[in-house]
Amino acid sequence: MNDIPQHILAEAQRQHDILSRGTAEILGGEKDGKDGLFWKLVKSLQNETPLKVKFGMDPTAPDIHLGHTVVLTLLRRFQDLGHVAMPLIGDYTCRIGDPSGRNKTRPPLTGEEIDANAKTYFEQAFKVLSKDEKTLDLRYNGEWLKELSFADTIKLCAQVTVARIIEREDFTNRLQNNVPISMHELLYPIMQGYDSVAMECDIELGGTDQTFNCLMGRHLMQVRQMNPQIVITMPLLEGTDGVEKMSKSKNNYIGVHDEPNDMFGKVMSIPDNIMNRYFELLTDVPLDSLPEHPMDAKKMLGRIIVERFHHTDAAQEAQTDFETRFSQREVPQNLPEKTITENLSGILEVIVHVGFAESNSKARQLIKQNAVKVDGTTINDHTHEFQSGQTCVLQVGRRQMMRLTFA
RNA sequence: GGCGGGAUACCGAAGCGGUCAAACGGGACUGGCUGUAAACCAGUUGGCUAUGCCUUCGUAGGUUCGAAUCCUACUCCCGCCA
Repeated sequence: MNDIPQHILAEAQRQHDILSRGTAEILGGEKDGKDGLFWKLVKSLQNETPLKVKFGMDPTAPDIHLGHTVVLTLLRRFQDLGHVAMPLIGDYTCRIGDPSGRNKTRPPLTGEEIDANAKTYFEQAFKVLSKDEKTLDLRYNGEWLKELSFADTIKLCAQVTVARIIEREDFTNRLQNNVPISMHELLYPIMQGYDSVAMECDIELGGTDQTFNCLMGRHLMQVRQMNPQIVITMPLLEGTDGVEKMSKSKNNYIGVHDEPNDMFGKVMSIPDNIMNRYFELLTDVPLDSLPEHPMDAKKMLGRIIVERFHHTDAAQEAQTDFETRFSQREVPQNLPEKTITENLSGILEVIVHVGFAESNSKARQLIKQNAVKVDGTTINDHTHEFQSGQTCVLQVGRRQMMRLTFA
């Protein structure tokens, strides 16, 4: 450590501070009381060569949510410091079906599905990542995996022991619970590890659920006497319920596709106690500079997130909409408008027609529950009729509002 | 290949001949309260031209005055043994 110039150590430490924000674990390469990331940065500065940072993405589910963007956010931080982001599309691996579904074997996807998924995935991922060519090197693992012969594959397998593979928590559980594991699933971590060999990357990023797979890459690099990658894992983000991990099936997610108002509202609905985590993992705002009042902080968080996935104006509009709608309980500007040309006048049919309820029965229930208002007046009568030529604001609950004109 | 267990509404799970549109929990929705689409409290949660009527308990038949509940066949899941 003594023969390294002071300014390099200082710069490495500065970058390290930025990059280690919110990380779960930094694995491998620890030395002299400093972690592997620090030493990778020192090496990079000494050689004046940017670090190559791998992040594997599976185009199995095309729609990504904020949970997925946690790692992307870290990757972006690397880009902002001049390092090279190497997003890797597992086009080859997901043709095979991977085991990360915890207990179920995933069905393999067709070529077209993968291409379509990858495309939408990119559109969404690049709302976080920079497209600057100097800091981006996008790869597909079919590039090298399809070149492997069966003999190559066998040799590769010889470099990993069975004990090592099945120590992975997921496999252990499945063995214990008599859930079937197919041979090909055992190869999955090896393939993913081989990606790191082929890409010669310095660092691999992943969620904590990917720790095992990422470390396999490090192992295979070590076997080949390569300079092995270090692994940085990010925690899995809690969903809007504040308890479970964010996931589509739990319906506690904020999708990067969500409309501005929706996105802002969902952010406002997260419990206060996980707000700091959102700031830490999704933004670069220093945690000691947050507004004191939790509501102000949450609004700030909402703006930052809406801004990232939409634009600045949308963020402000979403906030204003939220404030009129929920804080002041008033009807906001910019309501969606609709003209009813069909021959409808009964309130039940109209509510169903505009999509505020699934059936007349549901609409009837909503009226009974005082959820329906016309021009701010609660409607208690389910036989209420609209007049033709009438224009009015129809509210169902606090979220669904529309300006209607009857032809 | 042999032997057992199971399939119930959005999900999990009771029910095992009538009082079942189907307990209970979760979720979702609505209302109250609130800085909040948080928490908490209360209500709703198959459909309809609605104090009644129609459809639903894996699929198709059958027994019965009457079936989610009994019988038969089929489909699919799961466990144990080989």
